[in-house]
Amino acid sequence: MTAAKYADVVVGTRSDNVDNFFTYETGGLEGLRVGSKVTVPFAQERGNRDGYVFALFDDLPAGLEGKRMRRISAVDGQESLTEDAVAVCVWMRRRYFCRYIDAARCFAPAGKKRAKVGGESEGGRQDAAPTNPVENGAPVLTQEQKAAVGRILPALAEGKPKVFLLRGVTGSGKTEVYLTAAEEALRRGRRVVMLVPEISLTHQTVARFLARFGAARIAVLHSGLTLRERYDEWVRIRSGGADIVIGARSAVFAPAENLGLVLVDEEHEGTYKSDMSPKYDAVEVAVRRAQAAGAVCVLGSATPSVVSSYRAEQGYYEEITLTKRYNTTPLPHLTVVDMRKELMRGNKSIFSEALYAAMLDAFAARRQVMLFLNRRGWSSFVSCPHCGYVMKCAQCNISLTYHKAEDRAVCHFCGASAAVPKACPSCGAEGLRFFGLGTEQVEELTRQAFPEQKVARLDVDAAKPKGAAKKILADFAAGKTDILIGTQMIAKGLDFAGVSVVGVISADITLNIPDFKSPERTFQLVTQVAGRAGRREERGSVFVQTYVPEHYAIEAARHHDYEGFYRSELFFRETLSYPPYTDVVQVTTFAADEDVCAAGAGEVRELIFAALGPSGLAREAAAGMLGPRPAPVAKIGADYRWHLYLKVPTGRRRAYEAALAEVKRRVNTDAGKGYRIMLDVNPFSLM
DNA sequence: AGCACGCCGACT
DNA sequence: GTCGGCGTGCTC
Repeated sequence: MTAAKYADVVVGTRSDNVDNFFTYETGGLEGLRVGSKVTVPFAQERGNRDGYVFALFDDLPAGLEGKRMRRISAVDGQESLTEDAVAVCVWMRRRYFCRYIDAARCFAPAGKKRAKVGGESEGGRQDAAPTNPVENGAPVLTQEQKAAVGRILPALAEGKPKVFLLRGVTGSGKTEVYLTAAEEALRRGRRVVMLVPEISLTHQTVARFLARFGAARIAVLHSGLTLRERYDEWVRIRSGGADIVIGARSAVFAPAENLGLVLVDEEHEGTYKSDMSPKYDAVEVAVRRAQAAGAVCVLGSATPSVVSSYRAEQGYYEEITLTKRYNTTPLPHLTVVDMRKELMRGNKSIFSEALYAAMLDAFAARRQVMLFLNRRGWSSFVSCPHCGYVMKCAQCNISLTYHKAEDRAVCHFCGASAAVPKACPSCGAEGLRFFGLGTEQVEELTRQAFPEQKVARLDVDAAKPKGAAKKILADFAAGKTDILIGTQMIAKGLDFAGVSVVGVISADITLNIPDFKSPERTFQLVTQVAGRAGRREERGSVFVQTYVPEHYAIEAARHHDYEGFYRSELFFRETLSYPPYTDVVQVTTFAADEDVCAAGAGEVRELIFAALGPSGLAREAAAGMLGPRPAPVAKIGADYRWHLYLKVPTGRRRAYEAALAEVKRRVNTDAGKGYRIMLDVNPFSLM
């Protein structure tokens, strides 16, 4: 019997207008709890609607006495949310400008309910990964690992929420710390959720969890699951059939009851940001969820995001650092090559003398080489040498990348492509030329420079055929290829024993993207790439080629100096009012009519000022506003889109949140306006 | 007075 | 989103 007489229910509707609690009588329904999925009568409708219980209570609050009170029809015990999820939903609604029900649906099972198929979880792929030596069945921890564990375990014992930022250089043994913490959480009867950037690139980590805890109690949520399997796994986790859940960002919503530990591996990764509405950041959600569940959260990375480090510095997170590589292999020797000097010396190839020589040495010693370039395709732009015309995407106004394999110029933003014309559309001169490097071209030039070596390339294009990526990686791991060329796809988490030389063909590509996160991404990428070299007994060497060797992101990466990078970057973020000092809110206005869209974006700007009130906030908002301007992909489907960016100082978050939520509600529920808006807090990119 | 139409606002 | 209520204004 449910003791409480009334329940606040979030009812599943589609309208932005319906986003509040509706109070129902419980009627003493069996098994009703906060989080319960229920069906309720609603408005004048015949059928029932689904909803979730967000609160239970006995005393009717003021304002509801006279109202007609209806009764919950039924409870669905199987699909109820955990109680901590409900608290997170309330927070998500405010943070991401979504409705209660949208947040609740993040936690709800995906896929369809059907008879159980008895699907077993994927078995352990036993890739060799660096592990601690085992003595008497227990792994031997290093001093640093012991110290880290020594701070995390007491927090688990305390049972109060706490966030750790675990900064550990590549190979310092973060995974062993995760494993030990997970063991302790399980020992205390609590469950574990571990987030990884991409399950397909994390086999080694997953394998170690499977090896340590056995497959039976682990749920690995990967993209290969069918909707039905997904549903079955959800139910299994919900009913306590799994103690450990491992998955990509959406696993943060896993229905693990009695959650005691949330691990976020490679917390700096951009993949934690959702690209679908609600556009949540799984790292933020993980922290909130841990807080709601009284759990410990560990954010791990070799190069934590500037935002997370700042939180640690402010005392919100406790920072733990692992500075020593596990097997005492020194960090690779990192050489920054000034490509301006190479050019002056008459070297026009993509290989600096130093990198070329190191590659020859590596092959002589029967070692392998990895080459990075963060741009796929053949060339970065197609241009007319006579008049300077550059082929651009008609929609996005971005220069097109030439892909030799398809012989087309492709927009990497929207995917549209065009044939390269014989004559320049601007001046009519024949012979458009290809400028800038892409991985396709690096591949060809590498084959020419090293005709004796076997060369493979792995990027989104090469990975397209089913199973191709796996084969390319397997061949490289088996030593069937000598040189692996790729985009950042091959920078993450992959560990090849035979690699002694890593070359970054041009670090400038990421650096030159006009986004405030470019230096951070460059530092992370170079550091990560460096970690690919010499992870075993020998010291590897890394060559970073650039035209701006003096840039602080490159300088810091060269010295493996996270602190130095963080300090410099923080200074710029503060000067320019970017995160962590602000949240950047992207406001997208969209409408079927181009003029309505443009006018709407302007109106939204004014509505925001009005909603912020007559205080100084509106003035401050005006100073921190970029746009409105047409979005890079100005039209998606039938809708035109305009962007507007607002920098929200962290201290004024609440006031802005209220104002923006009000503007969103007003605009999106007024059909007469002819346009709608969408809000994205700290979007992945400002494009 | 009777009725069609469209907008407004509530939905517990 | 969806439906009923109700105000407006036209017609008999």
